[in-house]
Amino acid sequence: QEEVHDAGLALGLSLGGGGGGGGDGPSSAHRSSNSGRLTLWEAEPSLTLSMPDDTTMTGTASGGVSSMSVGGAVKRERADEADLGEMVSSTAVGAEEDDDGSTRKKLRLTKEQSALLEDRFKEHSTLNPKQKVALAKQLNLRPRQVEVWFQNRRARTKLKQTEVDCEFLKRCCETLTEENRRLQRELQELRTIKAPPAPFYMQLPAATLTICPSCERLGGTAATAAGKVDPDRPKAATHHFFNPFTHSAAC
DNA sequence: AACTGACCGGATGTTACATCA
DNA sequence: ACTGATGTAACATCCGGTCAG
Repeated sequence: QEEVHDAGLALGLSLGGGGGGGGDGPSSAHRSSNSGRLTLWEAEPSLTLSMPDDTTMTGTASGGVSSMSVGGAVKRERADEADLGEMVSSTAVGAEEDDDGSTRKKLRLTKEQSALLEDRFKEHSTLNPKQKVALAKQLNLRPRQVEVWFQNRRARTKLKQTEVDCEFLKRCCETLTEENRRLQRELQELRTIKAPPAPFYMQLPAATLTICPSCERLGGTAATAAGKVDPDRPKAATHHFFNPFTHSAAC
C-alpha cells in the first residue's frame, strides 16, 4: 500500500481517498517536503516526474502523526519526513512519548543546534527545501523541526521589530506633541501682543506699497537698482512689506 | 513571567490532471 | 486528434495566533 501511495504521489496522481483520507492515522507518505515537485529554485525539469532517492520513500511510519484541516485541503506531516526516522535528535531532551497523540512533543535544542540555526538565520531568514533538509541533517533534526524553528524565528523577529518601531513612533509622537505645544504657546503669545492699528499704507492700493516701514527703503525697481535685493528673486518678492510677526524678514 | 518548540487554521502559490470548446 | 483555456484537487509553504513545557 505504501508503495502504491508513494508512487501515485510521485507521479502526481490523486488516489481515491489519498491525501485527505490517507492522512488519517500513521501517515504512509513519508516524503521530503517538496519531493516530486518542481519549485522555482529547483530548476530541474525532471523533478516533476521523478522522485530522487526513491529508496528513502519507504521510511518507517513509526511515531507518525498527521493532522489535517477540516476541509482536507491541507495535510501536515508532523511525523518523520523522508528517511528521517533516525534523525530525532539524540541530544535533545523532551517529551518523546506520544502515547495517545495528545501530548505535545517538545524538545530543547542544544546550544550548538541553536547557534547554527541562528547563524543560518542571519544569512537568510528563509530556507528552500534543499537547504532545509541539509541543515536538518547537519543538526540531526527533522526538516519539519528546522522549518518550524525558522517560522517561529521569523515571527518573533518581526514581533520584536514591531515593538521597536512602536517605541520609536511613540517617541516621535511625544516629541511632536511637545513641539506642537511649544508652537501653540508661541502663537498664543504672539496673538496676545496688542496688534497695532493697521498703518495707513496697508489701506493704500498695492501699487503704492513700495516703502518698507522697517528699513524705510524703497522696494521694487529702486531697491533692485541699488543692489540691495537679490536680482534672481521674483519681482513681487522684492517689495518690502511690513510683517508684524517677523519684523519684516524681507529686510 | 518569559522564552520557545510545536501546532492549528487560513491564505497563497504551484503542479498535475480532467474537461470542454 | 490536437490544442488552449479553465476548473479542481493535492500539496508545500508561510503567517498569525495559540498552547504548553
